[in-house]
Amino acid sequence: MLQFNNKDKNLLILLSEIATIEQLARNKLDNALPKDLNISSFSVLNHFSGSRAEKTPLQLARSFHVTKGAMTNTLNKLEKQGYIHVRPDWNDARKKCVSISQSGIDARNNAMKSIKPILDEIIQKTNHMTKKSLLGDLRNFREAIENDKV
Amino acid sequence: MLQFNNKDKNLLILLSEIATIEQLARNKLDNALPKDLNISSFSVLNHFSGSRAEKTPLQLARSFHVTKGAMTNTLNKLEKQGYIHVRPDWNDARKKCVSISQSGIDARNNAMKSIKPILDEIIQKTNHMTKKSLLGDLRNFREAIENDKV
DNA sequence: CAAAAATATTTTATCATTGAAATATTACTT
DNA sequence: AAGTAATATTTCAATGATAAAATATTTTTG
Repeated sequence: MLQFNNKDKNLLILLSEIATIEQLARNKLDNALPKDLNISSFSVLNHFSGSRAEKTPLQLARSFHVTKGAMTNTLNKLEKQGYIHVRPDWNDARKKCVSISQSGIDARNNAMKSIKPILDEIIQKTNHMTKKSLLGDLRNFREAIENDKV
Repeated sequence: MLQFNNKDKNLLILLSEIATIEQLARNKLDNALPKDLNISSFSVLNHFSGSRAEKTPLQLARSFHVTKGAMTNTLNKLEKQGYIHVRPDWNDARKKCVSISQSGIDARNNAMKSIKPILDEIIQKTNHMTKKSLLGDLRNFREAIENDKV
């Protein structure tokens, strides 16, 4: 058992802490969201709330670090619900262009309203923490993981 | 759009950062682990590496914030593989007692060996970060989420 | 002490994800 | 220009998780 040092063990602990938080947060949000919108769908809609610029399915899959098949699935549902517009890319028939619709914006805002109590509760309970440095650290950490092609 | 403040938005960003890291780390580790051991199974084995004390399935489910059904599933696989011992609780026939076996310990150590390169690479790439404060912050954050019964 | 409530585990149906293969289109190479 | 490689999307089978119901046992209650 001496082939593993404390750094390895601590990193595993850190990763498991992250996994736990992810699971807790996912369950909380999933339960609070309107039932026609799961986290994946909501995340895509929310992604478009900053900039409504069109994105291809592949770009979206990469943004969310999800497989292309998973994104196809999510986008199909969102399109059936009328929450996004999907059109061919006239310059490249392999591609599609995805954008949010007005009812998608409404659905996103409505979803935000339904999860707001949860967000506010977390904010209140973590008031003493410097969430700004936490976010910065997590971003650095994520970049360290995602930039290597092992 | 004025019903949401910056704190809400920043919290969502933070949660999505956590979800991204979780997904990246899970995929990396899953691919590196021996193919008879997924992350869930490995986590359970690893859990017993600190203390070999017996735990009930429910205790394990709660530790990992996973449903009881999911834990039943994981434990069934581990038992078939011979990596854990499962016995009835003689004082309460509803319960079972789970512990790790010697071959479970071996499997865990072997798994650790196979993911060590990934762990070390992450450690090296995040050398500049104070992972100690990150872990502390994440623990606080997790406790804030898990202690409320919304 | 019997009935009801609580607890522990398993089972079942459903769902979202993955990896890999299939399909279609475009870019590169010679 | 033809053939090959690269790119974008979809499909498919397998997997692992969830919520809720089913089963069995123990504890509480009236």
